[in-house]
Amino acid sequence: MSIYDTLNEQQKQGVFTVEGPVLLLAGAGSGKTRVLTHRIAYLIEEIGINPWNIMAITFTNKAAGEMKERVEDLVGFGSDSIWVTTFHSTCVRILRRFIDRLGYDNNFVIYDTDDQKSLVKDICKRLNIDTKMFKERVIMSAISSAKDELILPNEYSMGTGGDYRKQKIAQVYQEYQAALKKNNAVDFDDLIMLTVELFKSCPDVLESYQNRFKYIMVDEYQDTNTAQFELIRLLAAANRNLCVVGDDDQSIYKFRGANIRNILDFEHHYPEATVIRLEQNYRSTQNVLDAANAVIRNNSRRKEKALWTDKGAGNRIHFRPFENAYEEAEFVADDIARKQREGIVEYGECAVLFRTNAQARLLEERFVVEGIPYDVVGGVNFYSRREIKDLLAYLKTVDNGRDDLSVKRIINVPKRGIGATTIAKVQDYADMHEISFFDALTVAENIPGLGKSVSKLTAFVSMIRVFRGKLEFAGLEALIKEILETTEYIKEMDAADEEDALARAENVDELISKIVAYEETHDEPTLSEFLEEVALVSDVDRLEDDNNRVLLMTLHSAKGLEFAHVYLTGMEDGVFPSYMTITSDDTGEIEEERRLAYVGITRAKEDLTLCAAKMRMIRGETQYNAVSRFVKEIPTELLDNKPPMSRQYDADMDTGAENRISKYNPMYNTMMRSKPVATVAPKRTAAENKPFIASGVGDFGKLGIVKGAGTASGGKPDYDAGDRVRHIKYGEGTVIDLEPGPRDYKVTVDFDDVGQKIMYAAFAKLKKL
DNA sequence: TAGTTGGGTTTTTTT
DNA sequence: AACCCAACTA
Repeated sequence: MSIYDTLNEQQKQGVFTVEGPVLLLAGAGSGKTRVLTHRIAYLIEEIGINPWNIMAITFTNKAAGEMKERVEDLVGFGSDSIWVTTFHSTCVRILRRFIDRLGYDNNFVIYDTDDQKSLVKDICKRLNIDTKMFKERVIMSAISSAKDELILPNEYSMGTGGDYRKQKIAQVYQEYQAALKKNNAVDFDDLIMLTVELFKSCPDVLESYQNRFKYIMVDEYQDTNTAQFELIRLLAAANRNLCVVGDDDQSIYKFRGANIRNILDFEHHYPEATVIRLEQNYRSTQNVLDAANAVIRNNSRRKEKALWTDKGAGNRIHFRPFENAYEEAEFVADDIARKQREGIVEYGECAVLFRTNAQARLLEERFVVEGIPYDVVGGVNFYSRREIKDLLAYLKTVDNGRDDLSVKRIINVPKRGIGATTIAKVQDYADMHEISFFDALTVAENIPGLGKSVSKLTAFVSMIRVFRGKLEFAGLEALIKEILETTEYIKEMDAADEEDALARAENVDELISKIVAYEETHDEPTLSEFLEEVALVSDVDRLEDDNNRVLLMTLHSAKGLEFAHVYLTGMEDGVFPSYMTITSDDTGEIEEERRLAYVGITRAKEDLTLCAAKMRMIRGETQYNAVSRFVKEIPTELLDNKPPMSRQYDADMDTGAENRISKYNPMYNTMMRSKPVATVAPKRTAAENKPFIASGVGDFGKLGIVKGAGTASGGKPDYDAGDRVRHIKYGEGTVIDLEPGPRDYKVTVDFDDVGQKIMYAAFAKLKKL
């Protein structure tokens, strides 16, 4: 009995074919991670390859972490020295050693999207480019695409032809790249592009990595862009032991440069490649698979696959249309609560998916009201929050004064009376003398026209110097605490008040915990390394699956995950597929959306529910949308409820786009001004909503346990009517009513800020004041 | 210089 | 609806 016995024939072939290029076409849920991990084990234990010679590349830290863990379980020791990382961290590691060959300092900083934007903005100002006509967004994405395609500024300039806009973008690109270098900074795209550049200009470096990485595996290959393709091609060129795993049907990242041709043309690039198809699905029921297959079949450019399962048909797909998005949210929350109550499924096995992050809000509100534990994945990245970015800017300034952007971000945060004019004068001086902004600050007394501001600037510089000393002699944790104390950052935050000051303070605490955790887990912790780790994490990375909460996330975030019960919400033309893709002339865009639908459907193991709302508020506009074409692509016999075909539901919006109600639509006047009763869904307060108990579910029965809340239910809370309490989200309020329910105490609270809410005591986690 | 207000603007997705 | 930015006021 060996670890390979449990694999099916195709999986075995994938594991045992270790020489030469291999294309593993792995359908959703076909066990590709199992193949990869077993393959690594096989290489080490059966072929005797040194773990040091193996590299496995993924896209997310989470995927890398999981793979590392699973490899560790399979091979006894030696797994530490396998490179299992993401593209971006691989490149950072390489560049940290060799980027000086390209004229950067090895302690470069990594710019995120915000940083890029302010840089582009600066440059536009300098070049007299009107950002009303040339939006930063557009310029940034043009630059990003160029980098994904390995087009350097010079080449870009040459390719502009007579196109005025392109010429302008080329100018900005040129300046932008120069500014990055001057700030000793790189952006996300640079990480890949510069590594390729390094390999091409320094054959000795490339060779050393080729000698090291004799066996290379790439996960989610359908998501690679041209630069990543080239990187892998170079690394694998010497040994050609390259195994790529992917599913062209799950390619959903075209917007960030993913080139689906990379996987479609693999056999063209590597004619000797072995192609293996993993078609047995171990995840979903036949009905779920049939639905997924029925949808994806409508795409033209794809490799035919026939996913099958030996699981039974399972439940039919539920389709639930609603009048508006409120009802949709209510249904999803009620349905999950019901299933949990009846012991059908636990919260942690449910996921609610949607196209855009904005859709989370309504669902979230409803989950709070009903006291269902949930987590929203994604949205604003932890490290993109203002307070975190501020503190990171302090850390970056302490670490590397060459990063002008960070210095400028914090020089007047909290307020020190250093204004725009002063900053401009310092910048002029820095430009003139070709020194960094921070270095200019250190000689502020030489800068003409600053007047009284000089003392403020020198005070700032000495503060940073004190911080540097602190770091050197007392470490990271001491540094961040010193920064917080000296700047009185928290106090300034409170002074600026807002109800989210508390949440921000919590974020700051979380950052401190991360710093402490980092220091504890590393033998030689450095500030630079910490900043680097922090720059490359996403929200999905920190997903923990042991806390039994319903997960709310976008379809993109859900890729690679699976859940027993899945709800796809907002299944409407104009929402999903999105309005942009419907109106685009590029038919490839709708195919990408369809792949996204395929990804969503195939997340479900047992049960899938599709929801649609006839009416929904988007960006402050009420829209009427037809049921998503993707729902209609599913054969009705797989559904328990037909998509409505009646004129009433479909007539005024069958094709969606031209019938949406908007200010730009000729229908706007008649439809909006006359305000048909149903058009404006009033924002309902919790108190107006039916209490959860009355939603027609009947007896809550005997299940006395509130799963996953972590709090025992049934006990009487320590507060009573009339008491003042605090809720983590709603703040302070007065308890109006506390009544025992069949399962748990139901508490009504009148919050000072948000009004009355009814919730279950076990979930509300109210603190008596 | 700092704080406020009003206007204009929102590809959806993220390493 | 929400956010960002520029212009304005104190």
